[in-house]
This record gives sequence, structure tokens and C-alpha cells, in this order.
Amino acid sequence: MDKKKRERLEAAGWTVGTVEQFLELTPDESSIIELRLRLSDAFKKRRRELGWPQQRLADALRSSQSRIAKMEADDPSVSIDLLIRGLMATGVGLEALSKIVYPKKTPIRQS
Amino acid sequence: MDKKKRERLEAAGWTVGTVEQFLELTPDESSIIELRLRLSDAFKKRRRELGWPQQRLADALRSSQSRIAKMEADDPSVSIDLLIRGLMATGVGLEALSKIVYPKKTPIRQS
DNA sequence: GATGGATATATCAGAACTGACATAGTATAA
DNA sequence: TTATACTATGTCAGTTCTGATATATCCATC
Repeated sequence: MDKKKRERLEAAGWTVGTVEQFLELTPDESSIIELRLRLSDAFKKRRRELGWPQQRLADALRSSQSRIAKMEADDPSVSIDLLIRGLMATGVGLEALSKIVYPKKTPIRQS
Repeated sequence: MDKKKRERLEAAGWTVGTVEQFLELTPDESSIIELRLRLSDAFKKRRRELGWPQQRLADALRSSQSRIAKMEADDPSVSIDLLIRGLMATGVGLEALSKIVYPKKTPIRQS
């Protein structure tokens, strides 16, 4: 947000800050949230790439359809352990996992 | 292992295979084991770099000295979630975490 | 509008994980 | 020796996570 916009909003009575500040999260907490989101999104994406229904993946993971749904919804009852095991059940190895944890942004190439 | 050595060992009555085969682990299972080891080792390394005793890190993590010891020993009672939170308590962010998950080998440079 | 396949949500008993505690070991220094 | 600081290991009650189950919703196709 630029300085001008901030000043306008604050003049109008708003307190401007990051989502992190608003929710009172420590940096570690927001990193965990971000990590969970990345794992969860990648998991959903992988299953769709495979074209598998949730039940099939559940069988492969020895889990249940309902838990797969929660994993994809980033439900708070799902552990990071399970998300990682889920990804591996879709064929993701450690190298790919590391790229999910921190996807390198490719520099924009001018044409 | 080269072909000759394998043949020598097998002639001597050994069955030659990977640790994975010996322990009857699926590829996913060994990836998880490998991942836990990397996280655990990195955690121990980070704490030593900081020069913190286990008790101090335990306070920062709101855990206990004994649990820190178990984390560093890769005790099976420790979850991946806890290992990751532990790393973050030592200042490791998502970028560094991704490198712990899959450390790129730097090519050997001939001098 | 009925049937069927896929996904979402709520609940719960049992399994897994957790911090805390006790205690043992190890090392260094006084 | 004694004392002090640090680390390792075992145990356990309380908490969290898990698969399972039930049920609801959505959306095609008939």
C-alpha cells in the first residue's frame, strides 16, 4: 500500500496494518499457515492432475474420503504430517516437496 | 555397489539390496524417514549455531527440554509438525526450510 | 424428479502426540 | 569429592489427530 492511500484511510479512521498484525499472529504462526496452504493446494492440484476421486486417493493413503476433503479444505484438524503423506501418495517426492514449500518465482523475462 | 562386488557377496551367501528393501519400506515410507532425519539434523544444527541449551529453546517453543532432546534424536514420538515449528523457532523460514527438505548438491568444481 | 457419482461437513471412539516430570548420564570446574 | 550445567531416556495424563460413519449437497444423466 502506498503512503497516500494509507494516509487517506487513516484520516478516515481506519487503522492500517497487515493481516498478520490484525490476527495477532507471530511470524512463525503465519509461516505455518502459509505452509499448510501451500501443501493443501498442491495436494488438491495433484489429485486433480491424476484425475482420481477422493475415495481412490483415500484408499491409496489408507485414509477416508472425508479426511481427503478436509485436507483439501485445509481443515485445522489436519496435520502437516498427513498433508505430506498425502502428497507422497500422489507421487510427490522430496525434491518436488521442497518446491511446494517454497516455490521459486521465475524472473519475468522481457520479450 | 559395482557388479563384481555384488557377485562376490552373493557367491558368499549374502542377499544384496537396498536398506529400503531390507526393511521392507515403500518409497513413500523411506521418503518420510529421510525427511524426518533432515529436519531433525537441521534442528540440532541450528540450535548449536545459536549456542542455546535445550532448555532455552524449549521455552521459546513452549515445550520442554526432554522433548527437544527427542526432536534432536528423531524419536518416533515426535511429529513432523513439531520439528517444523522447532526449526522456525530457531529462525528458519520457508525458503530455508525448502532447502532442508531437499538440499541441492552443489556440483563439484575441478580446480 | 429419480438415480448415481463425487464432494463437503459433523461427530466420535480410539490412536498418536504433547508437555511435564523424574531421573540418569556426562562433562567441566572448583 | 562435590557442585553445576547440559543432555538423554522413561513414563504418563491430557490434548490433538485420525479413520470411520452418517448425512447433506451438488450436478449430471436418465
